[in-house]
Amino acid sequence: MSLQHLILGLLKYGEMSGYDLNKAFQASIQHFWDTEQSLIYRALYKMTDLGWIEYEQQTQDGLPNKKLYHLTGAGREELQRWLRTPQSTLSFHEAWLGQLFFGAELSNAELRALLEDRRASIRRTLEIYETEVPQSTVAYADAFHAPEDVPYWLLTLDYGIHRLQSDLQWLDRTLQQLDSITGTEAPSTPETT
Amino acid sequence: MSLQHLILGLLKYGEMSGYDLNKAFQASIQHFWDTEQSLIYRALYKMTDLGWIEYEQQTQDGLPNKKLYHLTGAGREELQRWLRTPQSTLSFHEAWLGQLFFGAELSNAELRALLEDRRASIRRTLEIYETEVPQSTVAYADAFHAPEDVPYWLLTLDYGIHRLQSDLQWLDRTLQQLDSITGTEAPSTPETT
DNA sequence: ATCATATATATGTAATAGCATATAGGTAGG
DNA sequence: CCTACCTATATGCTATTACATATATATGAT
Repeated sequence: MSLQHLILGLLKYGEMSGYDLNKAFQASIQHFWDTEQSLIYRALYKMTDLGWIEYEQQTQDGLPNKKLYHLTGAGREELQRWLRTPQSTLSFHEAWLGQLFFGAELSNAELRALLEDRRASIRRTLEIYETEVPQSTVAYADAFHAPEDVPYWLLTLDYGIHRLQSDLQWLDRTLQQLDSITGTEAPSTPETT
Repeated sequence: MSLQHLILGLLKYGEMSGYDLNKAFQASIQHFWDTEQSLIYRALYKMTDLGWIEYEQQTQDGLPNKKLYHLTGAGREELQRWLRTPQSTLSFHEAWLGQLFFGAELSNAELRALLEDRRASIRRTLEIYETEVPQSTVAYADAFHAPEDVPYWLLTLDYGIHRLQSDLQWLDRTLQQLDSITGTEAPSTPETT
């Protein structure tokens, strides 16, 4: 549903090939919506079917030919419609929480490793969000001649960073409390907040 | 992938029907992994195929017959294996961030509405997480005779609450800064409704 | 009487996602 | 010369998710 709309949004900046779109996702969208090259191409076919986009074949010498996609009127309308449609999905599907849920099956050390691995992974991602992503985002805004959109692009990144920091905070706190949770000494104290 | 493993985890507490499992998801798992009744049944067929679970048909009078599923040795092993396997997916797919990303297309008021609706929605969810969910979680732990797992169940809930609070914080801050982001002086505003 | 809700399982269809792999010429570096 | 990577598109297959709907009996409420 939304991959198609993100593509509509990018095509607003001008005609692009599937290859270009994939690059754009990697540079400035991947931090909140990761996707695959193959999904982008299939989305493009679908969107062409729907009449949201059209393409012109461009022959190149020395390089493979490419299809340059651009928005149709219907595509522009669909983008505007979607931008004003409340999105649902507060749901998250995070498998590591499932592991935590059944944490009684794991030893204290295994649980600690689970949380510490996750913490390390988040720290690596945060490092990238704070250094590389802002750069590639701004570079892409330049390439698109869309300086007025930079604040919004950075805002989604700011959200991502805020969330990662919040996760780190929770992990730090939980790791500190872990021994009392796994009951290194005394169990059975159910709590209701 | 993980829905099946969450079912394995629940069956650890004893034999259950698809109907029971669905109830259990609603009571204590939905806050971090939402699913559908139809998905649970199809997962059960798949898991039976894989040899992770088996069932006994139980005839009831007055009520529909049911299949009581229980873990096999292979199922137990698979659960233990999965619990110790690092889970990837730091990715999130949140459509509202896509709307924010292309926020230059929206008016200040529309953007504000987008963020405020989301804030209201999160507040409602938080309210449920803080009142109903702990109760149904503890009630289910009782029904499963698994008091030692309660701390872990509440831990995943604590994570959910922490995340929602972090989101609220970010939304509050961003709503305050919104005017300076959208540039209230408004230079060129192309509009097509 | 009728209507909603609870118990219980099952299927149909479509959308979305994930992952691998095929093709094929061009360029840059060792 | 060989290897690796860049440009560029495409398909196969599977898994997962979503949403709707069908069936059948029992109980409690209006």
